[in-house]
Amino acid sequence: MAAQKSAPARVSNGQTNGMKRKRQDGPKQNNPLQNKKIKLLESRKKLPIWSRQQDIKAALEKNDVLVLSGETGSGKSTQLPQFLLESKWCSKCVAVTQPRRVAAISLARRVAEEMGTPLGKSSPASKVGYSVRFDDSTSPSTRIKYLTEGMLLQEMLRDSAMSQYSCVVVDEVHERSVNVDLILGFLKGLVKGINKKRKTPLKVVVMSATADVAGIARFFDEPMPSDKASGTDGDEEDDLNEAKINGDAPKRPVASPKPVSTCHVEGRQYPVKLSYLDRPTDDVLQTAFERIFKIHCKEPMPGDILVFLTGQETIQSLQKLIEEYAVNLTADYPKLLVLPLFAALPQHAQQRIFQSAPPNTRKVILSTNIAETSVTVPGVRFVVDTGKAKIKQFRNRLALDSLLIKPISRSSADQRKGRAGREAPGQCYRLYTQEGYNSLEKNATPEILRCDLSAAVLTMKARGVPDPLSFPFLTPPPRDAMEKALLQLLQLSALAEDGSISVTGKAIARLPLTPTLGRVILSSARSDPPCLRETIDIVACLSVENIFVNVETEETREQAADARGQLYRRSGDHMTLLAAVQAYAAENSDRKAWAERHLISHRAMQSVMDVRKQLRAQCLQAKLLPSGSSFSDGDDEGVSSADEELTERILKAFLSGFANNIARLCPDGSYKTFVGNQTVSIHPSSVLFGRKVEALVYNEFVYTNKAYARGVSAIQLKWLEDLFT
DNA sequence: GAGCACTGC
Repeated sequence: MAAQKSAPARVSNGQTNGMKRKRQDGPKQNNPLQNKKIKLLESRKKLPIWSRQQDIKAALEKNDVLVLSGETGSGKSTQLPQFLLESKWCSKCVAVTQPRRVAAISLARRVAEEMGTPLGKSSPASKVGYSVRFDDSTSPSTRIKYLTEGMLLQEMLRDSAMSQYSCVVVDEVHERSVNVDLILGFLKGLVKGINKKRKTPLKVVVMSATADVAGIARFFDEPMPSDKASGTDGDEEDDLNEAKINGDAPKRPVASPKPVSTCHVEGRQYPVKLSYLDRPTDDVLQTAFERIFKIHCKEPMPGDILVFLTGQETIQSLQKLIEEYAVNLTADYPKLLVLPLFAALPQHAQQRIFQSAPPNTRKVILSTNIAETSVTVPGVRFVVDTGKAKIKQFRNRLALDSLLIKPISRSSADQRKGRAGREAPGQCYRLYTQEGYNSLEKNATPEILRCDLSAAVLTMKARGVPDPLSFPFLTPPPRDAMEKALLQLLQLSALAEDGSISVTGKAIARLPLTPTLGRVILSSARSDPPCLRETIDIVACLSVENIFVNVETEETREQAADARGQLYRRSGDHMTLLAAVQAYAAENSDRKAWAERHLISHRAMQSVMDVRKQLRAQCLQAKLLPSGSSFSDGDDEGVSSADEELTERILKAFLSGFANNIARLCPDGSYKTFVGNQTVSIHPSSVLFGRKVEALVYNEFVYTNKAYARGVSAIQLKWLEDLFT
């Protein structure tokens, strides 16, 4: 397995192995696409899912919904969509959703090869395409379309009946992203006939590695929450397993058809030996350190070690420990190469995990959760699992995100273990006890129970769900969290007093932003005079990863301060980001070199420019600019940095979305939030760090070691009077 | 004095 360099994002989780049958369409023996297809067919036939082809087709002939569980290596993501194309009911397109962009792109590439068709928009004859943000590669002849969950939700804004699809395949459901939960709820409504616009039934396949198949099947089987009150449908959960397709033909009463089939496909994994600690450790880093050297000194080469840790800080301190000790290893042992892996690491450093180590060297990859799902590290035969991860949890009473170290779930632990058996039999060392494992939660808390629901609720409203409180959730969020989100949308004027979506709300829902940032965009267009262009630049920065690269040493810190000094603005982070975007955009010769000189992430800046372009196009389309005006590429140097009036206009636009994110300076020198009167500190990454100003607006309120405001600017209290009158 | 992982016509 190798790195996919195609996508603008991180690394790949590409599926390999896979192939397909089928006659050749043409007699051309020298067609390279056809030759490749024939070659790939042999490996496809060896996939565990291959032999289940007829079962799967039969299940969907009979029922509208199939829930399929299949572990790593079963071939489900590549093969199942191809199986469906041959079914009579499948006259239109098959959509396959993925949580990540790289996965959508690499799966589409693979399946196009297997089918012997060109990829996406490269040819009008292409049968396989993909659609991810900033990159739509489909053609009118596309029959299988891999797309991110977010893209499918966006498509549903225009066409809630999903009339271009015969089937929607929802993959990786066990990851339980918010988007997947929303998609499942909408699909349930469609399957239950809520949307009458469809002429033919929509087929739905839900695929998952580990998730509770019976639970998801039951979800589709149960009546809609709104039907429950009226009792229009019976509840016959107990009969569910009758519809299993790997046994006898499903018996089902004619009067109340069971719409759900289930199916399990084995994975293809090498065995992984497990070991636990006898007693819990109180110093997990020390224990990991010892384990790594035991493996290294005892186990034969080859075989790299993958260690799961919680964050950048622990990764770097363990790296230091290992490197210091490894110097003393005698020449009898292979060398050790320590490679950190976390999302904030620059791309070139991440790519090092894909390069083979020098001769007689063992790689030790120290990774966050990124290696659990998003990145497949090749060559790993040993996994060391600390059993912990950092989890973000939204506390809606305080409107505060906490990022805390928590025990992982059993399914996460099993996923981590599986990383040792991708290429050969392996071994997994859990740095906790067997009892510890047994006491873990079975599954991780779904994101929908841990996040700010305002975006999800707005999405529902914009797609015609009148009452989000009765939306069919796989796991319904607490009522007070839903109500808080409704209130927040009301404050943003995204909802009218009666709870219906407003014109403003509809406009916000179309923007690829959180509702608060969307509201800011609209306000900036309406301010007098408008400051939309500048606000887009700032919002684009706030919606991507940090553009300023982290500096670790005293030296680089000073270097960073020097390099970035000319970009810093006294008013705070918002205007500083604007200065950075404008300076970057005005740089016409070598933007990459400019970014490096200023210790700014070029990758992040490229995303900013993509988002900016997208937002500009959408604002033009939504006619947010006065008629006759437009954006042009040459207008980036326009803003004078000392323009206090402009600063005020921009920050007031931000206050319209962030009225709850204000803190004021107290006599004791601390900042307290307006809402909730919580003590909050300016995050050390802010240009306002260490400064005292009368009041602040902040982009994010995050609890890590203490409560921090991130993305901070100084405001005047008197601005608030204008704002709320 | 500090940054789990993703995503958006």
